Formats: sequence, structure tokens, C-alpha cells
Amino acid sequence: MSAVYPVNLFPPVQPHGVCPDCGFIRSRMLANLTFRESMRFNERIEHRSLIKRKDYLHHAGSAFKSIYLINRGFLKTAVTDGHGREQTIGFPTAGDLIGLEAIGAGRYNCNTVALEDSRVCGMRYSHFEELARDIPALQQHFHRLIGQEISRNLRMTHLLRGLGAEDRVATFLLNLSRRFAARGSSGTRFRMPMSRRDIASFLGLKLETVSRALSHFGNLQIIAIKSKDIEIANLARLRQLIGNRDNRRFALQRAASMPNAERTLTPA
Amino acid sequence: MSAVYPVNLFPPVQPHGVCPDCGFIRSRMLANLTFRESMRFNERIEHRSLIKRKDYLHHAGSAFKSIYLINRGFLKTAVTDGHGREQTIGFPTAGDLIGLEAIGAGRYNCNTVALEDSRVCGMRYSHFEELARDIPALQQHFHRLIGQEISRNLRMTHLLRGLGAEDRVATFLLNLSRRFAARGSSGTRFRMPMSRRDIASFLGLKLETVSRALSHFGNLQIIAIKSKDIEIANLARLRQLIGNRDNRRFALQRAASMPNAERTLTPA
DNA sequence: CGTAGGTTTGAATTGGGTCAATACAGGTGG
DNA sequence: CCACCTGTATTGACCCAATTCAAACCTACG
Repeated sequence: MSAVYPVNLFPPVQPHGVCPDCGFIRSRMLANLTFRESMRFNERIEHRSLIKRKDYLHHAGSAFKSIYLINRGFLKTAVTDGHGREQTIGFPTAGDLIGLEAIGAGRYNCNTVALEDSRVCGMRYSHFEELARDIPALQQHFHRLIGQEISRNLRMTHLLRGLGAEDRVATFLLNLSRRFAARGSSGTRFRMPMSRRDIASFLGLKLETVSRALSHFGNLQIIAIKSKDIEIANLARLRQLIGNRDNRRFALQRAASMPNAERTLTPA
Repeated sequence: MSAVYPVNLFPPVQPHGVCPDCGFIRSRMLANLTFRESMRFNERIEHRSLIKRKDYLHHAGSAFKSIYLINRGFLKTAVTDGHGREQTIGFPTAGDLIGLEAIGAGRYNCNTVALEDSRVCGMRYSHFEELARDIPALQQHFHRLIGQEISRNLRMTHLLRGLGAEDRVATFLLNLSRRFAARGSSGTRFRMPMSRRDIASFLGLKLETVSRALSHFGNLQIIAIKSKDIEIANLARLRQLIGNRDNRRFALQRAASMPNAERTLTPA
């Protein structure tokens, strides 16, 4: 446990001559590797793949080879059912890992497409497994990461089931805001590169409903939208919307004996 | 790669003097371990924990120690939000693994309660990680398993977002049917140990709606229900219901150029 | 600069939720 | 073993949020 090589999140400069824009090294992918280990890990990374807007990283059904970490940009993952309907699964962006859901079946089960010019770093999964085997800290970290993925999905499902349309849209905006803020951009003024239809599909709504919700928030002066560009004027009020009004989709199931259950809700 | 110890699924008798009713060994938990490895693995299993109906395996928030494999019985996992509302997450049964979602946070984030007298086998996660490190085949298998968990959640989310009430209920029944069949019981005549409210919560509906859907299927002679006991009279018709009628929640997003997109749907 | 796709907005419709009343089942104690 | 009693399930009537249909508007891309 000595000679630990501390990789902290988002350091401005990379510590050991490592690929300067490679997300794998400066993201939550790595934690506490020794110098040797981190070097070995790094050798396996395929750096800086460029994906142009509208290009696909992979299609559903194609063989699973690599996992990817997004370095820069904005993508969309979606599944298509047999009837040609498409369902948006998520909008991964810088720092997010892509491909975990394919480990089970050995095939990707999502289409992954770039919403804007993006850059990803990849690693062959076979290499990754080998490394994880040899480097306990990596294995542990990977398991934690994958566990987070599971519980994140869980929370998201939960959330979508329980909230009404406007609450969902509000949650979506807050989620975006948080992620933009986390990566250093403005959390109150940003561009949403996805279409209304994609948002709707993601939230389990119709695009008109999403549009209406956004307009409504606009009227309320909570946000200002101009097509894809959004400014959140009143973050606090946006947060207050969620679950507080009686626009929550389901009433309490057993309201008995709860004098004042205060804000414990953690939306996204 | 020689001297491989083949553990096939559901063998009637266990191969090597192993706990006779331990799911861990005869389930999809293990694959292709050498004899020594399987013995070592086996030493770490805490066999045959009994959980009585209505008893809890663990509560949300308690420290994550072990993962469990259900040997026999039927459980329910659920989360509770700050307002006292409960949301059913799943109904794990024989062969299912419990606790994966806790790896990320180090705490369980579900309540897990037995719907009928059940038996589980557990293993300390720390032991498991150690074993996975030492036994590549186990690690690989574990990763695959966990990957399946992710993609299963994904499919479920997808499903709930896209289908109307009756389709959801139909899917739920088919899912149960398949799982009962897989474990050797009848896939057309079984007991649903969970309440209507639990089903409703799981599907994102109200219990009245679930009840109505079941009644409706009853009227259509597709199923026969007597409280918790169900007989599926016409499995094929039940399958046909899903997505085919215009009871699907969302119309085609892009119906163009798809002459006859035939049944590729794989519901649960 | 034209046009196809994306977005907004309005009006009509409906699926599923809410409220309420009745029926049933299963556990408890006499 | 039966009668009670409480929690669970069914069924009906009504209502509202979100979907559908439709039309006008915008924007960005070729």
C-alpha cells in the first residue's frame, strides 16, 4: 500500500506524461494506482478517437469490443424495437463511460451517436479485464463504478415512474445543469444539443408535452429558451417545482403518521 | 485451461459434496472453475439462510456486506423516498442475485423482504472480490452477470416508458411465466405472492388499474385469476397483446419505409 | 434562398388516476 | 371449526393530465 500514485479528479495538467486530453486518466476511471500500474493501464488506451456529429460510435447488435470514456462532446444512446420505434436511453457526455451494458450479452444493445463533434478514448474490454485482474485497485474501482451505474439507472427509473410531465422536464434540466457545472462549464447557460423528440423519448413523454413544459417555465420566468440554447434564470425555483406542487403523479400511498416529512428528495 | 470443472445449470445433484441446496453452486453464478477453485469458492459461502415471510433480508441504508443468491422463494425489493412513498424495484426469485446495486455506494439502497418463506445463500463481498481477483474465470463470469443486470434494468426502463397499462401488466405476467418455467415450475399456472399494490408500484400504475387489466384479460379468456393464483389459458394471445393493438402508448416515430416489421419484440 | 425538418401552439380526446362503495380472503381468537 | 375483523381486491363513476391531431411557424442546411 505504499508508493501510491494519487489521481485526483480533473487536474489541469496530467501528472506523468500521459495523454493530455484523455478522459480515462483524469476521470473517475482511475484511483490510487501505483506509477507502474498507471503506465501499464495507459499503454492500453486507444487515445483520441474523433466522432463527428451524427456519426455512430456503434450500433445495437454489433459485437462488443471496447468500452469508451467520453472526453469531450455530447452523445446519445438509444434502442430501437422491432417496430421502428426508437427510445432514448441517455445522453452521455464528458466523463461518462459507454458500453457497460454490453458486457452481459457480448453485444452492444444501444445505438450510440454523436450529437456534436466529440472525442472518446477507448480500451478493448479484453485488455481491461486483464488489467483489472492484475491490479486490485483497478478492479475495485471498476466494480464500484459499475455499481454506481446500476444504482443510477435504478434512481432514474424510479424518478420517471413517480413524476408528472413538468417535473420530469425540470429534473432533466437540473440534471443537465449539474453535469455542465461539474465539468467546469456554466450550469445556468448552456446548449442542449438534442432534439425535443429525443428529450421526450428519454423522459417518456411526447415532444409537444416537452415543448409545452419548457414554454411554461419560460412564461414563469424560471428559464429563457431560444431553440437549443437555454438559460436558467432561477435555479432555486426550478428545484422547488419538483415534487412540491400537486403535480406529482401519485399521491402518498400511506400518509399516516408523518407529521412533516421534509425535503429528502434527491431528484437526479 | 485443462482440468476444467464443468458446472452446468440446475443439475439435480451437486457434483462435489457441495451444499445440496446452495444456489451459488448450481446457478449461473459459477462457470468453468477448476476443482480447487470451486472448493475454495464454496468455503466462503454462508449456506442456507432462512428468511420467513415478511422478514427483511436488509433495509435501505444499512451497510453493504454481502451479496446473496436466492435459493428458493420469492422476495421483493423496494425503495422508500423521504415522503413515505414506497416504490417496488423488483421481485427477485430463485436464481437471482441480490445486492449488486449496493456495490457503488457501499450501502444497500433497497429494502428486501420475503414474500414467502425463502432461502438464500450469501457471501461477504470482500471475500468475493478477493476470489474474483484470484480466479479469472470467476471474475469474468461476475462481470458478465453484472452486465446482464445493467442491460436488464435498461430493458425494463425502456419497457415501462413505452407501454400502456394493459401492455405492462401483460408483460409482467409473461415475465413471471418465463421465470417460473425456467426454474422448472409450470409457466402457465402459478401463484403470484405479491399484492396488487406491489405489482402496480412495480409497473408504475395504480392498483385499481392493475386489477382492471387482470379482470379484462379474464373476460377475454386469456387468463383465469383467483386472487393470487393465476392460470394463463392462452399464452400466445397474451404475447400478441403487447405493442400490437393501438394500446401502445406512443405511435411510431418514423413509420416510413418499413413494409412489414414483423415480431422482433422481446418484451421482458 | 428554398425547403425539409424541427418547434410551438391550439383544440379535442382519452387513458389512467381519484374517490368511493362493495366484496372477498386470510389470519385470529373464542 | 367457525365467526369475526382487518387488510386486500374488485368494480363503477367521474375527472384531469397528457396524448393526439392539426396548423402555423421557425431554423438551419444544402
